[in-house]
Amino acid sequence: MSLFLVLEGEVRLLRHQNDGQISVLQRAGPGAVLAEASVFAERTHCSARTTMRSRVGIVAMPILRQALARDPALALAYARHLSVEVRAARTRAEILSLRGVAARLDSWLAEGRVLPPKGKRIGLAEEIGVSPEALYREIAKRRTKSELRERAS
Amino acid sequence: MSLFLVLEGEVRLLRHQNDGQISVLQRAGPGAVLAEASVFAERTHCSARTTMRSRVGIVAMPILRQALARDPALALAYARHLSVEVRAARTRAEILSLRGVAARLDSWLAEGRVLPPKGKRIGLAEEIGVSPEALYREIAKRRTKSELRERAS
DNA sequence: CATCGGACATGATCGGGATCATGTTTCAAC
DNA sequence: GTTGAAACATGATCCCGATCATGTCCGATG
Repeated sequence: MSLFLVLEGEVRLLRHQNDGQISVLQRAGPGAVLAEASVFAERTHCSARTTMRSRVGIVAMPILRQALARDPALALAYARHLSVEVRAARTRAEILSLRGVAARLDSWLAEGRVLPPKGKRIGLAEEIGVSPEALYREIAKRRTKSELRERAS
Repeated sequence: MSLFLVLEGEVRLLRHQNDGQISVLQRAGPGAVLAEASVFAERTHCSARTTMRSRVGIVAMPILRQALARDPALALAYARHLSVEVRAARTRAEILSLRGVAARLDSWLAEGRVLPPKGKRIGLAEEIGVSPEALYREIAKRRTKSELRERAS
């Protein structure tokens, strides 16, 4: 049981359903922390997996727990970090509970985020829980719409 | 800006999209804490709303922040709480990213949870992001299946 | 440059679930 | 017991998005 710091690449936290299904609990990109939520857990049934060549830092849980108990400032900083993660996860759940690709994309963009460049859109499709094709179509729809608006000017 | 402790009833944390859409960020039942994720945020664009008669405790954010900075044990406990919330939110997002009512219900039940009694199923439908009708049908399907299994014995 | 793989793009088809409609059960309040 | 509201239940319809298929574009590699 360890904590992982993703330095380069991408690592995913996976859960193995007892029926064999695997699902993604967390995707951690560069600078992100993986499995923070497991620091206080005694047992976990999760595993991690890289999706590309990656560099990661590893911190053993017991050491981290000691450090948290000893260093109040660290504990506070850690709580702040978890706070951010809670918000992020809730926001994602909120988006996933919307119906329709358009609504999900809107909601995703409403976080002040920008449409990823070509090459990174499949990741977005996964994040908002739609098929890549559906996302491409929605983007194409918006492209033509904004072109129509331009023409009108 | 305050933290709410739900003693009775249910309170929901809502987000107001700038296009007028409202979505649920968190549903807090008895014993739960509402808006923990906002403790470290300077600004939030969320509001809370009760869905039934409720009793809630209120803690002003500045006071909580002071207490967290002063009391290391509290900070640690708070981190532990946030840890649980992160896991819960991620699990929900994971469920919502599954396709099909059956898969979502399976996944929800796989957490060691039990099908709620009649009267509480609409809440479950909301949580796993399906219409009540779809959930009723899925439950009915399983009922008939288990009846068939019984008859065979 | 040729090749090759992966993402982008778009058409065609199909199914699952949202939605509407209608009826039944349940339970609380009077 | 009666009434009324909300949840449970199930049928019918329809639409959106998953999926399959096909093709183009682009960047990396030899």
